[in-house]
Amino acid sequence: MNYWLIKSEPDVFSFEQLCQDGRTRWDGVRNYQARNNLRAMRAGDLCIYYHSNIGLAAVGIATVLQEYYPDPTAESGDWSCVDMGPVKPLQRAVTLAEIKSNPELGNIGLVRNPRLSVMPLTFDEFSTLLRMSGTQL
DNA sequence: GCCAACGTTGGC
DNA sequence: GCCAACGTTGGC
Repeated sequence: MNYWLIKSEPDVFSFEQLCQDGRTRWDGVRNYQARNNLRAMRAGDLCIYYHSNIGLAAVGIATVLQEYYPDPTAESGDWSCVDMGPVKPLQRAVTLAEIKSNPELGNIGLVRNPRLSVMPLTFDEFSTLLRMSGTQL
């Protein structure tokens, strides 16, 4: 089991939308590091869903339904996508400010490289985020 | 292979 | 809307 943090702008595709749809293709990633992270995802892996630009907070938990396959939205290049499904919303959103102020989360990509859209979390980091949100799986 | 220029992302 | 940080591109 691996843990991840995925980012989305909520006015493009929000966690609420994912809950409504039940499943979505996580496509459009055009960054090699993020792509490689997508390819390392395994079915059943858990993802913290973070809202960038608007909200600036972790809001939910998603899971990998389908491991990587070629991204049909890519007109050229070697890109991949996965299918995601909702698990549950966080009991309480964890803001970027809270994340940044927690030393246990000082090493996550969100803090170290704010522009990476798909990044791994350690189990400890994942657990810390769940605890801060008051959420149990 | 280096580096300047440019485009994109995302927080503020 | 601005700007800093990062990644990519392309000329040399």
